[in-house]
Amino acid sequence: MASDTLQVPEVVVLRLPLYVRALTQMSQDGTNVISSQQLGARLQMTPAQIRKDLSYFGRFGKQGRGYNVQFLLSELGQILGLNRKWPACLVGVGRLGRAIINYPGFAPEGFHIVAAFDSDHEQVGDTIGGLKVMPMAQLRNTLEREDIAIAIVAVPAQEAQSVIDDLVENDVRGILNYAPVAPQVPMDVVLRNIDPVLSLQSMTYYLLDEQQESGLD
Amino acid sequence: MASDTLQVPEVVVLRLPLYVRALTQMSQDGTNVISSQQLGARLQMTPAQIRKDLSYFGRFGKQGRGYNVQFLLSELGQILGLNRKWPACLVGVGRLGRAIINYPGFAPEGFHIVAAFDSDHEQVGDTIGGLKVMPMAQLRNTLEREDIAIAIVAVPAQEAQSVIDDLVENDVRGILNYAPVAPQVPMDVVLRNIDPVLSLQSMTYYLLDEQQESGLD
DNA sequence: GCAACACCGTTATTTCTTTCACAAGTCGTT
DNA sequence: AACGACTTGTGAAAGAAATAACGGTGTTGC
Repeated sequence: MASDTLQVPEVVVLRLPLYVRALTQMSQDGTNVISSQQLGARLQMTPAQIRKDLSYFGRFGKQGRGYNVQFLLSELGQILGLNRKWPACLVGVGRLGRAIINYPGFAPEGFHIVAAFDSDHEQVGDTIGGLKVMPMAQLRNTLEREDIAIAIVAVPAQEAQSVIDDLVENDVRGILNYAPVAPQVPMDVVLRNIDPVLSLQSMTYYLLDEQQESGLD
Repeated sequence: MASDTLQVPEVVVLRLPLYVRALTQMSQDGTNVISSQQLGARLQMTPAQIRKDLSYFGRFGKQGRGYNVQFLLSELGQILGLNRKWPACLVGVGRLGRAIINYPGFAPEGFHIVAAFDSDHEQVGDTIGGLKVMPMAQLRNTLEREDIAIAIVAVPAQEAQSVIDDLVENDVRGILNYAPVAPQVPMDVVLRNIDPVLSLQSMTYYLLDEQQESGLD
């Protein structure tokens, strides 16, 4: 049952954090029990999908009643590994990197940026948000010493792939990439891209419609 | 053929900007022609998928030869509406909002932040990145005057939904939401969420595996 | 100019996701 | 203790998406 892990569809894993967030809020609102129906209404999805998703991991509900919010939260936290701290490093301390270091949303969720690197020697030695910026050469030592599995990449597009290669070389296992590129990584490295421009560029497709209707062709 | 628009699967639309980006780079590298094979290799997808995706919009390639990079770029730009300027407004000028205003990646792609709002009266009147921060009350006037269809939301989680309701009320048609919530919007409003924490939380699921194998239970 | 090859566009097939539908279990009420 | 109102977990059905397969067309080298 624990080794079923790899056959859970990725779409399902991507939705779990959504459940966690909604449940967390319900928990804070004092809700003790919730049905797939209610949760679905909150997240705009069908109750069936929620039940199916959860069923990949076990049986967490009670027929006729629903899910105990606390219990489900703790189970999902277990499944996703949210019940522990995840030290992470940041590469690239330009404008974006600095904003990321100072972003207060990571730490409460267990993601702590404990080291910062930059390939630009101008930046090395600076202290940002309490972190001393280190040269890339110190990557290996630091990752090992601090037990860092996650790297956040905030370097210019041209440098991203080589920085990521470097990280992979040094056994980073997950990468959150802010650079506007689609980097290549080995299959055993988990890559997540944050790319607002891509989001906007697909958004505009839908914004066009109505305008064209009233003017073109 | 122009009214087929609505039956293009959303996944396909989401991939088009990826193609645009890869093609742009190839164009800069001096490549004139590219096959679905090559493009697929570059983006880690099958050639078939690329051809299929493009076929929703027309016939852009040449048998035996491939796609003319310039031509395909311009066609995709047309389809996505990237060949025009998209004025946008920002709501929320806290740390995150300020970082967004100063992010240099939007403008080159045609997304210009031309107005900034904040509900906190402390912030109103400040000038950030050349923009004077306005109160929410000026939303309606400004959106109309500047012909703004896109809003970027960078307010605290608790305020996000009400700010977004406000924006929708004022006929914003696309929203790029940075707040860590899953807001509800009417079907005719396009919503894109940027949420690095969710990305990390789904990432950790895959990072757990190997560690558990060598130690737990 | 012809043979050998390359590649697109599209139809067919397979795989992946979502939704449906229902047996089985829970709870509160009478 | 029995009924009715709910809700889960799941196998089966439907729907969507990705991949494979291939006819047809253009290209290249000789």
